[in-house]
Amino acid sequence: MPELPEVETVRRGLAPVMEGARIARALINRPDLRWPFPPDMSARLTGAKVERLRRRSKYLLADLDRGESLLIHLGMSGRMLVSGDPLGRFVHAHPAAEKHDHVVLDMDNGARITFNDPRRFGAMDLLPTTGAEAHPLLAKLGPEPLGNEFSQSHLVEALRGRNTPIKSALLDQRIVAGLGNIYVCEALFRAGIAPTRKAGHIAEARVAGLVPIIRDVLSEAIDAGGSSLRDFRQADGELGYFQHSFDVYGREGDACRREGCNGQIRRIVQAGRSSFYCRQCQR
DNA sequence: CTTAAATCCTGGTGGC
DNA sequence: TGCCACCAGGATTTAA
Repeated sequence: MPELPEVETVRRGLAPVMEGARIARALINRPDLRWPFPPDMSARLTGAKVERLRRRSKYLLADLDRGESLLIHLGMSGRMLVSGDPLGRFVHAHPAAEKHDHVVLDMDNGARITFNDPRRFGAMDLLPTTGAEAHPLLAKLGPEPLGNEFSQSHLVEALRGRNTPIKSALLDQRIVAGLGNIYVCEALFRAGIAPTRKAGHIAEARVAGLVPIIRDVLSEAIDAGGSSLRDFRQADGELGYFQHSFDVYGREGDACRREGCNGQIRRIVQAGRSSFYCRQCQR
């Protein structure tokens, strides 16, 4: 499921074919995803030039030359497929339309971008480019984990006094934006912190240590091209491979990978989500 | 205020 | 072979 690294991978795949190109045709196949599309979305997109494709947390923002930006969220099963790209890097001819192809953007450079999302937890909206950060979906987001605002002091202060498990706190997008279930599990493993530990009861030095670990986990995943668990695919339609290097996620019952540890990975459920961890290594 | 639980959705899986 | 229960989970909404 697309977390920050996967969304960044999609952005990097889409940017070369979208930036500087105009949307020649916008096909909207249904009235909504998770929420209704904005009024006249097709008309507001048609003819617009994409100046820049940005990312904020797990959201993509395509800045148009009309003062509006297209916000895109992949939800948990959303995919962006590119075909017919004039740069010749992606898949060649346009494939036949598939079930759950909800939005199709034909660019004036010949590229076609298809948004496919079986579970429809994704979203699209149009918002003013100026002040985009005030959009309801963006306004309460915490700092970017790979940016300077995500500091050790920020995390320590954000978790102080919190009675919720550290696992849930790191999934809270107001504390840090972009982490999902996979990378929270992986970061806690590397930090040696049990997911059940109350966020406000962890020694400050250990909390501070989470900051560079979170950065490393996300950076490595981006470098690996994002993961491709289940139905997620990279923007170019190829499956990724980062899932092979998870230490704990999805490894219930398997041996802990830490050298010298003979523990096995456990799965517990917190707030309705699976947490994977090693009881020997994480306290 | 904080925290927990319910909600949305479809495809895949396992049990019988 | 089919039917059904269950699970995956990001972000919001509702409840406590």
